[in-house]
Amino acid sequence: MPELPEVEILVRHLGPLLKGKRIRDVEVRRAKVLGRTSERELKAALRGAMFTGLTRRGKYLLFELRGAVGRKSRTLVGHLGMTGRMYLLAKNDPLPKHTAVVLGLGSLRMVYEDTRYFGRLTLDGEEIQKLGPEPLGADFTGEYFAFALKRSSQAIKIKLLDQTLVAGVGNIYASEALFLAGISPRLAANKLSEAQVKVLRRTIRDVLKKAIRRGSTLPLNFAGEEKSDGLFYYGSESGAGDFDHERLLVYDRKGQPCLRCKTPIERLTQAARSTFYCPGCQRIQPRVKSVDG
DNA sequence: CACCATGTTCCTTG
DNA sequence: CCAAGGAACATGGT
Repeated sequence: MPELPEVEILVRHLGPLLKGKRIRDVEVRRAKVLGRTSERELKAALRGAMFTGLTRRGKYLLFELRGAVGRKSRTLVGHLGMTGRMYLLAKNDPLPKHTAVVLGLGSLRMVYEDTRYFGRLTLDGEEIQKLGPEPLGADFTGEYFAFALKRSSQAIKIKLLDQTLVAGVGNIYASEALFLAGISPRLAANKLSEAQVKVLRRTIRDVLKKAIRRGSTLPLNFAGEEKSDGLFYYGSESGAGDFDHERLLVYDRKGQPCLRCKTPIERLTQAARSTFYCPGCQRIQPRVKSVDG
């Protein structure tokens, strides 16, 4: 369930539900997800603590806790990896197969499940320090973006996945933003024109905002029984018609006609990840004026 | 069996 | 030191 918009929606949903709840038990079923934090350390920090807030930084969840005894506050850091999910279940509901951690909250339990166990639930905030600016925040300025891109000859698609450059863009929205900007994913970061940098900054923000808006209106399932909750960039009760602006425009659409120019969407591999793009709309070299004959 | 998957880190090679 | 490429992590879907 990753990428910034999904995490943001989860924060908005889960935050109010957790606020004021006290952690009574901590069960660790897969210690790997604790990262550098030991199971003992986690339990000592969480038992008796109360949730006071939930925020997001990039793709990370920041659970704010106040210790049982006094004012000592702590931050529990979560990351969903590729397949992580977090939600509340009733105390006696069965736990899913790949449950990594369970926090007992009295009549409820907060479940962190993660099929592939790539995610994290930890007290170690080291990774947060390395993150670049929030793409929807005030620090992600055109000047910053231009400066950061100027220093690298890496393909722009790969740079967009660099969380130290900007925090929260993932493989899906990187492809989408580049398509909307009409920029080739292979273009070297330092070869983008000033105009392209501006457009790309805007399409990154637009695509993330739109996904958050969409996630806010979808009937997402946070309870866990079904599996229709995580990937809210898919599926839709779109309704209206001809052009579905809510859907993904290029991601996972290899071979299908570009919604703008009908050229078949292509897939390429960059940094061992799939990139989807339209070879008609996203060229490195500007289109040559066609001379008939 | 093959290949693919929303993420990130680590290792090797140049 | 840097960049690029690949493997690794672990499980499931097609």
